[in-house]
Amino acid sequence: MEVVAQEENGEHVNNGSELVKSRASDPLVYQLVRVEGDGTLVPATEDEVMQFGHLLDDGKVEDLPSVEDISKVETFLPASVLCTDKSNLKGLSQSENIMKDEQKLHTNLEDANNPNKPDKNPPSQDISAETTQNSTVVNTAQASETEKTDATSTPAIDNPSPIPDMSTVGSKPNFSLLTKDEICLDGLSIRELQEVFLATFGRRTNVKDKSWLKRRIAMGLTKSCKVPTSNFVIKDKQIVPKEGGVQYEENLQESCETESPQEFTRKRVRNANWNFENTLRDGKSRVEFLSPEEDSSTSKRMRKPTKRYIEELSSLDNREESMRLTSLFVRNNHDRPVRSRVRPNREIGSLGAAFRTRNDSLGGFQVQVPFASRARRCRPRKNLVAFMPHADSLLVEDENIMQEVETEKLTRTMRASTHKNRQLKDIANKQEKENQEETVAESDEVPEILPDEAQSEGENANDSNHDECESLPKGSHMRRKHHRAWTLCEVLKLVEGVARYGAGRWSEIRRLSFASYSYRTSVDLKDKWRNLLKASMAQPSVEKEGKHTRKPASLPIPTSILSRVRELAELHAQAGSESPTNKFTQVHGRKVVQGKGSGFL
DNA sequence: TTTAGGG
DNA sequence: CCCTAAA
Repeated sequence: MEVVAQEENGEHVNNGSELVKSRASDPLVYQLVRVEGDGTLVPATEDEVMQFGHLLDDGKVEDLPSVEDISKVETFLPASVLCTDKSNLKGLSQSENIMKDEQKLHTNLEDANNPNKPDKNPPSQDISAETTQNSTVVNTAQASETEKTDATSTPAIDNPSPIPDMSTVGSKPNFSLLTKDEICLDGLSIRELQEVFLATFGRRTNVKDKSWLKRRIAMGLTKSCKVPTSNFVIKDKQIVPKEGGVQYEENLQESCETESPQEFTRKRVRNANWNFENTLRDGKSRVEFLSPEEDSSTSKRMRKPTKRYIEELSSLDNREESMRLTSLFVRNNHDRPVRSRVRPNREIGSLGAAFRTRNDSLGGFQVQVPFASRARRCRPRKNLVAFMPHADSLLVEDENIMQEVETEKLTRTMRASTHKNRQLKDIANKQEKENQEETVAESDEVPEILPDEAQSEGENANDSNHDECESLPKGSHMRRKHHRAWTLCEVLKLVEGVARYGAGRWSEIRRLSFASYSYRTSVDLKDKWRNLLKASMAQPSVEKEGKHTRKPASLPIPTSILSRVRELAELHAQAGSESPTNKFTQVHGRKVVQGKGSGFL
């Protein structure tokens, strides 16, 4: 199951000039449609809505380079349009968005069934009135275009087909219009321009905007994006300036991807409409009736964002978050916000509030958005949780893992000063312990004393899965390995391994004796052995005192094991001191150990 | 990569 | 457990 919008989204957010448009139209997609396995589309759940809404937000919010484009757009669109658009994304709750989108869906459905006024699209006006916040841009733009359209109505009005495809309506193309040597669009009326348009694209349009029509026609005829608005003739598929010289539209001068306001709004409308069509499971696109498909044929199709683009976005995102969150750390003020950048949820979560928000900037406004929504909600969980016995406890972190991976490069850069990083991590660990106390407790970890169960648990645990889970955060160096208390069984295995292969041959022990405990690394074994050693040496004194002021966190290791640890240690020390440099002796000593060990237990 | 050792 | 140096 995949939300259909994701890929489309990429196309929208990519170009700065599309920014506002995507804001207006994307919520429609993302909040409404999800592709099922069989290809059908179903309304997205709120979770998905939130998920993608914030993906969108990320793209938009952090899409700094597009600011100039936005401002460019603002020069064309009424300020109110942009304002409502901005408020759209930050102001509404998701459910509100859904509701209103559904409303629009319905109204558009009606509209689709009533193709008499395709461009008029009255529902959109209604909606733009009643949903002043959501997707107002689309509707407003649409409405403004409609006004022009209505001034001179088109034949399409009488088409009863539920698919208001203008191309099927009206007269046949008059190709003679295009056979002239020199085509001058300037003197033509709207209707004539529409005729030319029909001849050019084989499809009727009811757009009444002369300059738009001229430009589109010119673009179609010349196969070029660089088309002036007026004062030109088309000669031999070339733009030839008329006397006054060519006046290129500002937007077109820079890039073909930058569109005129008309086209801009038009595309937006098309996108919105496309969404509707898909939501309706209408295989046949009705896009055309609002959007000349030449948009895609003559002008560049919006690129999907490159992988790097996405990464940069997420990096930016994370960096911004870190900046905000750094203040939450007492000691971090002058440190680099390594930790907080990657694990915002955790940090905030440990502060104890139930529902958190973070400040976000949207179009220059500071807004508060639910914090959790920025984390991925579904995808990582799907893959990881199923295999993880401690999935619940790891959930929060797993959601961040992807982000961590994405920003691993950045992280490494920041790890330049490891000491500081260490400090940060210590802080983090302390905070994490708070959480882990709960999670470990409710995890299905068998504490200490049930070797059999622990054994089976360990063996059931699939190695690769554990590795997968544990290795991800490892890469980012941000997350501690999930703490797993050593079970008695593990300790026994370790002791036995040391007895068999010798202390220090941790990798071997791990490979041969801990095959079923994949989460124990050789370093873990070494550390545990060290701890066992310590315990075995310290135990006598503790027992002598017999005064246990505190209840031990874990069940005590049976003294028999400890004493054996001690013995093994002595043997190892002997073997080591006998000839530390002689490997053969070591091997020999190991064999001795083995013999002794086997007789012991 | 593995081991040893400090934190 | 983490991290690093050294091998």
